[in-house]
Amino acid sequence: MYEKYVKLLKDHSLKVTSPRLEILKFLDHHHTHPDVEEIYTSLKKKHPSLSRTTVYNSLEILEKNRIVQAITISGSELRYDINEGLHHHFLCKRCGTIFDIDIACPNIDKTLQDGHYIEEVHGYFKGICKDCQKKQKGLRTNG
Amino acid sequence: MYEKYVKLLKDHSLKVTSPRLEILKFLDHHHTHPDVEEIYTSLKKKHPSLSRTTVYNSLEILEKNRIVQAITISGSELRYDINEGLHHHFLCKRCGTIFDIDIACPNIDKTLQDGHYIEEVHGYFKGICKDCQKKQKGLRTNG
DNA sequence: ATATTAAATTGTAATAATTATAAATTAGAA
DNA sequence: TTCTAATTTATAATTATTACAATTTAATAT
Repeated sequence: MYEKYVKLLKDHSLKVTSPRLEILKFLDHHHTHPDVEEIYTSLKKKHPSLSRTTVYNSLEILEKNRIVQAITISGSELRYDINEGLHHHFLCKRCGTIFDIDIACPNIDKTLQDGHYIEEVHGYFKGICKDCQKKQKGLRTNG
Repeated sequence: MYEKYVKLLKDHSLKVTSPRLEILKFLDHHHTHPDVEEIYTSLKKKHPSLSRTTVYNSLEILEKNRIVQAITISGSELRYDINEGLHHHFLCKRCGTIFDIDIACPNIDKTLQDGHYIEEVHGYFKGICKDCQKKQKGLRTNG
C-alpha cells in the first residue's frame, strides 16, 4: 500500500513518518493541486493528531528533495503537486481550476543563457477553460 | 513629465489620480520587480498622505487593465512590473534578484489547446544567477 | 529486544501579506 | 461651480505562513 512512498522517502535519505506517507499518498491520489489547508483538512479526518505545521514542514522538505512541486500560479497560496515529469499549468480565471498541460517548451532543458544556471522551469498559463467557455456560450445564446 | 502616464490611464478610461501616476512612474523607473511594500515606502517619502491600501487598489486596477503585470515567481509576495512586451523571468535562489529574460517561447501567442483559451503566459525560471556563480567559484578557489 | 539520540511532530503564538470596511476626498461630467 | 460616483485613506480583520519550545518517534547501536 505505502511501499511506493516508503521507497521514495528512503531513496532521498528521508525518515519514513506517517505524515509524510499520508501526504504523498494524498497528492498521488488527488491531482487537483490542493493547497496546504485542503491537504491538512482531508488528512486530519483520519489522523486527528496531525498538525498543520507538520503539513507545512513535510511539504517543505519534500519540495527541497524534488519529490513534490510547489506552484505559485494562483498568487495567493501555494498549491502542491506530485513531481512526476515536467509539465506546465493552466489556471482558469473563472472557476479557479488548475489544469496540467504538457506542451513542449524548448527552454525546459536546463540551459545557461545570460550565464544564469536554470534549475527549475515553471510555465503558467491563465485564461478561460474549455468548460467555462461552454457555459458562457450557452448563456449568450439564451439571453 | 507625467504625460506618458496620463495617456496610459486615459487610453484605458481610468481616472487620472496622483497615486496612479506616481506608481506608474515608479515602476517605469525601477525595473527591479518591487513588491507592494517597496513601492509604498518609496512613494510615501514624497507623498506622505499615500495609503498602503491605495497602492494595493491601484496596482489591482492597473493589472486588470494590463498596464502592469503581477509576478508570483517568489511564492511569498506579489512583485510588480510595467507591462511592456511579453518576457519571462528568472529568480536567483541565492540572492533573490529577479531578472527579465527574453527567450523565445512558441506557446506565447494566445493559442487554444485542450480547448482552453490563453490570456496570459508566465515563464518562471529559477536557479543561480551569473553573479552568484562567480562568487561561489571564487570561494572555492581560495578555500 | 532496549536504550539512545537526533530528527520529526505537535500546538500555540507571532508575523507578514492582503482584504474588508466606512468615512473623507477628489476627478471629471453636467 | 455643483454634483456624484469613484477613489483615497486609515484602521481593523483575515489569511497564509513561520517561529518556537515541548513532546514524541524513527532508526541506529547496544
